[in-house]
Amino acid sequence: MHDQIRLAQTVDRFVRRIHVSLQHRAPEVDTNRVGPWGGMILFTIAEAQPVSIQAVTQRTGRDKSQMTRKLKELEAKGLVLREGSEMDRRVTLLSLTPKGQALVEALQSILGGVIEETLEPLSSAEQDALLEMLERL
Amino acid sequence: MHDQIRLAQTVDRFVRRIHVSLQHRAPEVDTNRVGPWGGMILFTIAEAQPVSIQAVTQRTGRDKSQMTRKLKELEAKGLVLREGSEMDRRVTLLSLTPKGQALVEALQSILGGVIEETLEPLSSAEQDALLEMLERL
DNA sequence: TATTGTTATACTCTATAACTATA
DNA sequence: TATAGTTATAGAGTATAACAATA
Repeated sequence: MHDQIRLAQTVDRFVRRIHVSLQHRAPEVDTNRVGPWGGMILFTIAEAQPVSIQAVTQRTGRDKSQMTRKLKELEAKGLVLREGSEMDRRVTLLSLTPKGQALVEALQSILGGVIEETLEPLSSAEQDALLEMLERL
Repeated sequence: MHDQIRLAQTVDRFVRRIHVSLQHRAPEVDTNRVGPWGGMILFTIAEAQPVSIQAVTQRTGRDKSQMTRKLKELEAKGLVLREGSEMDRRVTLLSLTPKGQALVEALQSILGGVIEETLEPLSSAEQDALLEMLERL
């Protein structure tokens, strides 16, 4: 079996484990039921708000049509604010409401804990190396 | 932003990129349209055939009810064979048909290529280290 | 009583293409 | 002509619980 295939399988399993762990813990906090993918969007907005829909779409690597729908949901739940850009009137800028900000922090704390546990078999230096490598990809 | 969150985002993006690349190249080979998840099941069977449904479910980290449906599809397409175990009559053993085997090899070659490209920014030693770390998790 | 596998159902996420509006 | 965003629709993947057969 090629190394590349093993890598694909281990990464898939890794993601899966995190996903399942989150599913068990996130509900306590995620009362709005944004889901893991909704969480990812909120994180991405939090990083660089105000940010255009286009930028969030690119950073998360998803499709813009999905973004529209999910954002509509996040907006309806009072987590995200849209406002038109004055520079380019095609652009919509996104930012978090205080409620959205609080949710991001709560979700990050849970996700952080899950990742920390999952990475436990690695030394701290290895964890740093892993992150550095992934960021280079 | 915590390192853990950055890790989650980079891993998510990494998986996403591979997924998208595959989607563009796999159709040439995946005439049965098993999809990435169907491919993962086939790979897992290929590794250890004949293998019980339960074992494949565990190794892929998915749910058994999903397995049932996907296996039914793979069987209908003539890629997978089921046969009852003689040791334990609750157990169903899975193996690949020649057609399934050929598909696995074709898909692996494509996936291998995609992963290789994606990992290009890393040195060969780093790639080995990455795989080794992931396997330890 | 526990385990293997199946069925049913509802839900989330994804892909594609056609569309509007601004630039 | 190109880009930002929306809409519509179909399909793939997932979670949950209830169930039958075997151990």
